[in-house]
Formats: sequence, C-alpha cells, structure tokens
Amino acid sequence: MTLRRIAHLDMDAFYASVELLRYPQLKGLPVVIGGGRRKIDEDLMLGDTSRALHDIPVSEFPLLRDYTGRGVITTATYAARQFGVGSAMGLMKAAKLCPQAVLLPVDFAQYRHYSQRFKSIITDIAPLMENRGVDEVYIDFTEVPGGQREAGRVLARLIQKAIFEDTGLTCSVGVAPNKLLAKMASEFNKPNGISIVMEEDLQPKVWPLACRKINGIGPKADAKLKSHGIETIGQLAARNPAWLVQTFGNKTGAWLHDAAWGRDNRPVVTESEPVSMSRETTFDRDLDAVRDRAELGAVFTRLCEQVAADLQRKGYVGRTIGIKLRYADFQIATRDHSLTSYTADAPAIRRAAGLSLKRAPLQKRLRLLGVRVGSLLRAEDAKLLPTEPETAHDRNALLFPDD
DNA sequence: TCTGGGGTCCTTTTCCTT
DNA sequence: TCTGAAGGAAAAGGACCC
Repeated sequence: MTLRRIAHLDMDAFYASVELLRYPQLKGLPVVIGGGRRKIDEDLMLGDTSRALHDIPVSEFPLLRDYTGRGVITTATYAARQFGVGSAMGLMKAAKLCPQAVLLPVDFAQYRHYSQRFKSIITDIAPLMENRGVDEVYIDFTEVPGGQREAGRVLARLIQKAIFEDTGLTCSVGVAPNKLLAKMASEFNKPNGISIVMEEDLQPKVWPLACRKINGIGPKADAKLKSHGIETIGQLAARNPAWLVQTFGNKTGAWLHDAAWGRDNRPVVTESEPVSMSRETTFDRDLDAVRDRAELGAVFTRLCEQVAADLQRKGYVGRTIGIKLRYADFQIATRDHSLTSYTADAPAIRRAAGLSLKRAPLQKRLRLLGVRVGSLLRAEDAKLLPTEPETAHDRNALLFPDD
C-alpha cells in the first residue's frame, strides 16, 4: 500500500554550523552571527590570504564588546545562548549579556553554497523537493523507491547520512502524511534526529502542543487564540468550525480547523516564480527627509540600482514599483505605483519609486528605506508584450536630486 | 542601545468602470 | 444626468516565515 509520505528537512543551526566548518577553532566558544554591517567585515582579517582560516588565532576575532552600531543577531551558538542571547536580539543588548562572544558577519554567499550542496544531494535521491529558504526543504517520499520503508525512516536516514558525508552538516527530518505535520515532526527530535508521524499520532503527539507550533500561527494569532482560552492544538481542534470561521474569518477559520485536525493537502511544489524583488537598508542613524535630503537621495538611487541589477541578473522585469519607509518609531508606510510597461531599468525604477515616495508622509525621521519591484514577468516573456511610452509626468517625477 | 533583510500571502480599503 | 450597486484592479497594511 502506498501512503502519502512527506518529509520536512531542517538543517541544524545552519549558519553557525557552516561558520564552524570554516573556523573550527571557535568550537565550544560563544559565537554570535550578526545582522551584518560592513564594520565587522573590516575587523575580521579575511583579506589576509597568507594563512588558512583555521589558523587565525581566536584572539584575532572581533568581539561583541567592540561592536558599535545597529543590527540584530541572526544566529547564536549554544555556548552563546547560555548567556541569554538569541536570534533577533539587538547586538548592543547582546553585548551587555555576553561581551566576550565572538561576532561574525553574516556570509550569505557561503550559506548559499552549502545550501545548494545539500539540496543537490537530496534531489539526487528524491527528485520531488520544494525549497523553503536556505536551510529547509520539503521532500515527497511517496513514490521514491524505498520511501515507504519504515514509513519513511529508512530514506530519511539515507539522506541524513549522504548530507553529513558530503558536507559535515547535520539535519533533522520529520516524515508525516503531509507538509503541515512533517514540519512539526522535524522539530520533535533535534538535532540530527528523525521523527515519524502517522495519522493516528495526531491525538497523542500533536494535540498536546501549543498552537504556536503550527506553521502559520504567529504571535498575533496565538494571542487571539489565547484570549479565547485556546492554548493547545487539541483545544483548537475541539472548537466548532462555524465559531472559528465567525471569529477568524472565512479562510483563516477553516484553515485553523483543518490544521488542528492535521489536514493539509498542499502539494510539494518543485519550482516557483518569484513575485517580487526588493532591496532595503537601515541607516546608521535616523535621517530627516529635508536635512538629510542628499544622503537619502543617494541611498534611494543605490537601492534602485541594486534591485534593477538583481532583476537583470535573474532575468526578470516588473511593473509595480514600490517604496517602503520605516520611521524612527518603527511605524511602516508603503506606497506603490504601477507602470504601463515592464522594466528592469534603474532610472525607470528610480522615477516610478520617486512618484511613490512623493505620496508618503515624510515628517517623521526615517530609519529604513526600501525599494520593491513586483508583478514580475520573465524578461523573455515580456518582450512579447506591446509597450506603451512613458508619460512626461512620469519623467518629471524626481523627488531627490540624483546625487 | 532595543528591534535586519528578503520574501509570500491575505485582508481591507480605495478607486475606477460598468 | 444623477445615483447606487457590483465587481475588479490597484494600493495599503499586516501577519508570518526563514
């Protein structure tokens, strides 16, 4: 009998593990990987190619105590977590808790490299794989030879072993009848574990868990559930679906009910097209739209150039150009503007983004500025479309001088 | 000294057209 | 010509995830 068997594979402490492959001398020390400002890169003597990375003495690594500026922790090693520092914490706050921690810059190129490696190992064994970011995937075991043995445990073990032998990295795998349960299962046995969940495990294994463990229930939904006395998934499952729909809306209500009963028929999707691309940056200090006009204009232009370059490199064009502002008080405003034709051209994006920016409130000081291009189309598909000339109005829409 | 960056998806509001 | 309903697209905001 073929049962639907879906696996969720999650790399264990991915960023930190990759860094420790490069810098084994840091093993066991508190290490924090930081929300990257260039200063950390300058501090770390990566430019010195005369010696191997593993020969850099621990004493030469930058420390959290020496860091000044904005940013958050992306990952902290277990040794660092002992001091109470963890993901999403401000670096300045973390420096108080654990000043002696080594601070490494986020190195996405490196993580992407290892990401591609472990994913290609997986698809060699099981071709139906869905990407969920750098360190996570779903895999459809159902039709893979051996995918049914021990309800998926044998194949999960094989994949784990193949990844470890090639990269030295460990991962945790959950195998279940669907993505929802597989995602939960992969957390049951961390690190380097395998967890098998069957339909009949719902009540004993899943219902006692907090609602927050359902992928898709975040802090807001969890607080609302709690306000109605719903703490566990079992308590959620016990609620009348009509009441859930009435309280949370049509879509969310029905979804909450299904999720609590372990029902999910989403397929494993092997490829998908991007919907938008964006670039954003947090300033070293909050900027004033008037007084810091020149600086803002320069950053604005750079963001447009970056997102245009991203589009061109990946072969996409878009027609909805938007901006995002985060004010000093952390309020967010977005504005966007749809063009009549598709573009990946930096000046065109800059003009359209300028139109959007003109419509946003600029009284409060700004903490972050972002530029986004949406309604994407593959560049070669867009060539087939008729084009309309831009209007003079669009052309004259410069808010900030171009440097 | 709080709180990054890059995404997706959903809901609500607004605006335009019929 | 005015008004209102209905529906779709675009815009804005928010929740959530890695």
